[in-house]
Formats: sequence, C-alpha cells, structure tokens
Amino acid sequence: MPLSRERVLASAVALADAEGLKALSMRKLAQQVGVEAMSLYNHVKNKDDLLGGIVELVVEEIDVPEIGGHWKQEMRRRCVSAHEVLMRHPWATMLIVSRANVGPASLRYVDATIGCLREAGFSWAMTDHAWNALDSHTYGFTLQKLNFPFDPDEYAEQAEHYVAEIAMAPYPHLNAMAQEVMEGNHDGLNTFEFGLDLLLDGLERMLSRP
Amino acid sequence: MPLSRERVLASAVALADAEGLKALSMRKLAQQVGVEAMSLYNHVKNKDDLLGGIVELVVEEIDVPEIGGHWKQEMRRRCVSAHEVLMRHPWATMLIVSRANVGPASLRYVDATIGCLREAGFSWAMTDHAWNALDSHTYGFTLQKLNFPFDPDEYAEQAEHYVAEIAMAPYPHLNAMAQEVMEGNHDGLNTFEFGLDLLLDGLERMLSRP
DNA sequence: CTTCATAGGCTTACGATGTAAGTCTGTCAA
DNA sequence: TTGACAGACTTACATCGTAAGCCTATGAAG
Repeated sequence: MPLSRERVLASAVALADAEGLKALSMRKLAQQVGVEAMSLYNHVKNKDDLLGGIVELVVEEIDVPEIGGHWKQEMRRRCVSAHEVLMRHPWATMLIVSRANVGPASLRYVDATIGCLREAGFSWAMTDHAWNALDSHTYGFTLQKLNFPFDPDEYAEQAEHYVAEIAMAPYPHLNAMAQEVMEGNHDGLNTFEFGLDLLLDGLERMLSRP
Repeated sequence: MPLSRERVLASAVALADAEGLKALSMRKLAQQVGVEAMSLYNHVKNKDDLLGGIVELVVEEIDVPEIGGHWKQEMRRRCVSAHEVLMRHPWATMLIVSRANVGPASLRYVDATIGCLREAGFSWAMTDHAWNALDSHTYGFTLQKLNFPFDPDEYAEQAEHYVAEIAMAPYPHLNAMAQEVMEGNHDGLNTFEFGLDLLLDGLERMLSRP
C-alpha cells in the first residue's frame, strides 16, 4: 500500500487520538506509517498543513444542519453532533479554535449553518450572532469538559483528595460544593444541553418577537 | 534589582503579551530579565509552573462577583470583565482552558462565583450549570474572536480578498453573507453580550419558575 | 530498447527548545 | 575564619520542524 496524503492524515488522527497532540511529531508519525520523517513532506506541505488536514477530517464527521428542516431541531443536532465528535478527538477543539479553518469540510459546515438560520427567517445579523453564540458554547463547553481533571464516574471520590490537597478555609463556597459532591447530594456533572437549550430557547423568543 | 519569582512572572506576561505564547521560551525570557536560561529555574519549578504562574496573574485581573449583590448584574460584570482581561492577554484563554488552575486567584474566582449564585437562590446543580454555561460562553467566544483572521475595522475590505481566494460557488449562503458584509449591509461583528444575555435571561427565568 | 524526467523515498545537518547535572561565587551566620 | 547556602553560570542531551540534496524505481518518449 503506497503512502498518500490520505494515509498520512488518517494515521495522524489515529496517533493524536491515541497519544495526544503533543505526541504527534513528524518523526513519530513517520515511524507509524513505516517511513522516515522527511518522506512525509512529499504528501504534506509542512506540519501546519498536516494539522489543517486532520482538522478537516474531524469536521467532516460532524452532522451538518439540513437547510429545509426546522432550524431549532437542526441546530441542536448540529451542536450535539459537534460536541460528540470533538469529545472523540480530544485534541481537535484546541486546534479548531486556534487556526483559520478554510478547508472544504469547514466551509460546507458554516455554509449549511448560515443557510439553515437564514431559511428560518433570521436576519443576517441575527444569523451571525446565533451561529457565533452556539459555536462559543460548543467549543467552550467541550474545552472545559476535556480539561476537567477527573473522570465523571470517580468525581465524588476524587473530590476528597482534591479537598485534602487544597486549603479550603479561604474558599467556603467552593468547599461547600465539594462537600455536596462528596456526600452524593450533587453529582457535579454538567451537560452540554443545558447551555445549548438556554441559547436555543432565547433565539426562538427573539425570532418570534422581532 | 534582584531576580525573583514575581519579576520572572511579570516579565513572562510582558513577553507573551508582546510576542505571543510561542515566543515565550525560557531562553528568551532569561535574556529579557538579563540572566541565563537555567537561572530561571531558581525561581520557577519548570516551564509548566511558569505557565501556571502567569495564568494566575491574569486571573487576578478579573473582577470577582460580589456575593451580596444582585446575581445577574454581578455575573454579567464578572463575565464582561473576564472577556476584557482575556482580550488584553490573547495567549491566556488557551492556557486557562488547557490546564488545571488551582492557584489562589483561580480558587478565589470560582469561590466568589459559586457564592454569588447560591446566595441568589440557585440550587447546587443549577449553580454548577449556570457557572459552567457562562464560562463556556466566555472562553468560547473569546477564543473565536481572537482567532478571527481580520481586524474588525477592516473586515469589509478584507472580505473581498477572502472571497477572491476561496471558490464560493459551492457555498452559496456563506457567499451571500460575504456579499452582505462587502456591501456594508451587515458589519459581520459579534458581541460578547449577545450570547451572555441570552444565557442570563434564561437563567433568570429558571430561577423565578423553579 | 534506450533514455531520461520525475515522484517519492532517504540521509544529513541546523537551529530551536526544555531541562538534568554540575560548577562557581558572594553573602552571612557561627 | 569558616563553612553553608542561595543563586547565578556552563555544559550537554534529547527532541523538534524542516532545508538541502541524494538515490532509485517507474514509466513515457524517442
């Protein structure tokens, strides 16, 4: 099987998924596809191009909103799908929010989003604001969740170590919340849909009362 | 003036502000404070510790919500302040969302947030959700704005180059929006407050109708 | 069948980077 | 006077992206 851009990019995604973005070096990637580092440059302009390529692969996985459908349902599906995809590729969100993404998958993604909102009757400005607010929530929530230091299942027990290591006296409210988690009264988990529905409901109200 | 942790951290913030996170290397920083690279390690455990330190300096700049005050107004002030501070230090948001922040400034910041929301009558779960949703918007919006490839002032004219470089035929809605921007019918700018108020209004409704 | 351009490998080399390990020196307490 | 120690410095190493150039198999042109 000859080397190709597709194979290089797919392998890069696999490596980043398995060992994180930091571990994705040209040498390690080359080794994984059975080649020397410099050979990758026959298929990829440079590392930045490689990163752009793997971002495109990830964006391709996201459900695009259907332009004829009901905007609220379609945008909800789009955002939930984005969140799921980004959780499957924990390195991807960071990359997306720190680069200009102008590949075909990314363009198609924003085009469908704009189309869906416009079709529903939003003005240009409102379309822009809605799209931006929904993406802000999607990226922001995903990054916070990825950054959360414990596995959700073991949050309660981990909280005990956490509380032990940090002087909680000066932080009474944080301390109280940690107590609630430890005692099982509050699971401390956040759902993507909470903020998402707050935004969608707000947008719906603005649409019906222009 | 002798070297100290404070001086190292302050200088690191200045360097990152001026030349970006990528330019913040131990050697460059050392040079800036007039010392050799390894000497920094007398004041900082390693580079990660340095990054944690400068994040703390930034978080310290953010307005903390007042616990007795009206929650909506206080949280709004807190988020707007965070956004402003993060725009002043364009490298900081990335760092905040990719690390566990457990310094005193960060802990004080979350403690005041939890306290303000609890005092207002939110349940533990709602407090957690509200805090998380507001932060998601703050970080997500800021990252998107920082990543936006043009200066807001020159957006309209830059859009022309953009459109020229990308085949717009397959992306009719994106194309149409670009046209609106070029013709001055839509400025294409997003405000932090749009999504923020959507969230705050939604939270207010949930609080009054439990 | 020969020639020769080309695509796509490979090797070598360079300047960053973070930091481990060890050294030197000036200050101050005993 | 001595001796410990804080805080500077030097050297050295592995790892990174990638510039430059080399080598060889393939396949089209003569």
